[in-house]
Amino acid sequence: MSLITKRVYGAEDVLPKDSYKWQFVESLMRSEADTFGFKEIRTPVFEHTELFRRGVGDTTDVVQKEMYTFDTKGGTSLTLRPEGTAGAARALLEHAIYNDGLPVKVYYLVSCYRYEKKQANRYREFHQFGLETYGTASPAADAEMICAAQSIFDRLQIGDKLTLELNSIGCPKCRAKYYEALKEYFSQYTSELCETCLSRLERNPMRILDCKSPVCSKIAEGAPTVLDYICDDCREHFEGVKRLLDNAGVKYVVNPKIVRGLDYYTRTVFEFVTNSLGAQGTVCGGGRYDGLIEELGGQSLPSLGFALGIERLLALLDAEGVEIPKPDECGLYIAVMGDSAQAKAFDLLAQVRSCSIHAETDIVGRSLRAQMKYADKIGAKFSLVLGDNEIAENKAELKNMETGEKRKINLDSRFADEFIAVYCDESTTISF
RNA sequence: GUGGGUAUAGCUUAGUUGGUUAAAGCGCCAGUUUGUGGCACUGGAGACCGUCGGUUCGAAUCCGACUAUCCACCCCA
Repeated sequence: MSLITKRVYGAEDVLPKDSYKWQFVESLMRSEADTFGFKEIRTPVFEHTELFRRGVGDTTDVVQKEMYTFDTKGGTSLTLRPEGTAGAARALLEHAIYNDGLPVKVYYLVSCYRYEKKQANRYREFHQFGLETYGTASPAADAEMICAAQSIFDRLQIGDKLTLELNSIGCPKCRAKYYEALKEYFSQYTSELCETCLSRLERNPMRILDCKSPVCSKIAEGAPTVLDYICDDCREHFEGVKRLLDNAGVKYVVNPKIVRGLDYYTRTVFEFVTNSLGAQGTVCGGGRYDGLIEELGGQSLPSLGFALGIERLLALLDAEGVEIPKPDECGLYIAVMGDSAQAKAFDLLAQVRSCSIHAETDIVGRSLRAQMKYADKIGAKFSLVLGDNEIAENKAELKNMETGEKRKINLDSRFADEFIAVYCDESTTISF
């Protein structure tokens, strides 16, 4: 296949037959964010490269090898956003949104870009929905964040198909102590650990906990747990989050091995995971990042958020057999014979469409029979044949395509009213 | 970046030990006499058999390389 008819590696098209699924989950997530008091923020796809280096973290894989970075003609280094938080945080600082009153609660729905090998449910261009809360250190904010995510999954009927895994990785102070303990522990096994884990030993020993190699994970089983090392403040915070989730009836499992790959996380981290999506089981991930705003040059502003992968969410809905309601099919198809009929059809359609009903006529120039076949194919609920006779009489036969029943209908200004009366009476619409 | 699988029409596939114009189903388009869809029937469009090279009288079929794609490692949503 030639280059110009081939999409770029790792990018996906959303085809007309599927776009309603995206629209459905997008609008559901927006409305859920609204009910929790989050307002949308839209930021550019690209940012100064330095923002991500500082925000996401220089040592992360995302920054080190997955960014789409390029120079402008003026020589500025820009990067396509690999995630949504950094841009939102930048806008918060640039516009001093925190002066509008705390907390600041925003949501975003964006495309993100990471230069990775493509895999099932992992793409180079992917879409994230995320929530962010800035300016509160209270466990209540953590609980609200998690409840919002849970609520979205519940509304999509997959709330019980995902496992919420929860952990606290502490603040920088207690984490330093934990790192020391981990290094000490894993140093005993340097001859057995895999190559990548050996390199992780110095840089980020927590990652070893996450290694899928049987040898490493066996060794990791005996490793010290974060929760034994976090300080009293962090422990109290974590207990507070759990208490609130218990009260709210949100189920979770504490998994001390959850390690998030972005440097900005502190204290609470969580993931909603499934095992029905192959290797990429994390549908939603997030946590607290109390140091992020300060890292970007602002005042200290404790914050938190999560991001939800839309491709993965849709894949999960599909895997779990959740049916997304299809958009309304054609309500009325007008078959036409001749030029004056076509002109008349345009008038009638305008009346019906002004009532937000999907209505169509022939724009191909097909025979009557072919027009009827087409009406059937697109699932038209009613059809109408318009020819010289109908125009002369100013009346036509409205046909119910399901039952085949016909009834006379006026073609004057009463048309839309009469049609809608019949339409509402005879057609059934399914609601989710 | 490292492995493994796969590559025939828009989709799903058939193609016998290498042998003439590469099949089928679905889908698409048109038609089955004069103004009415679903069913059925008829016809049509649509494939340089992923690409390049090699073996051979002859390659969709055998060999090699490349490319694409899928899955996994890694990473993460």
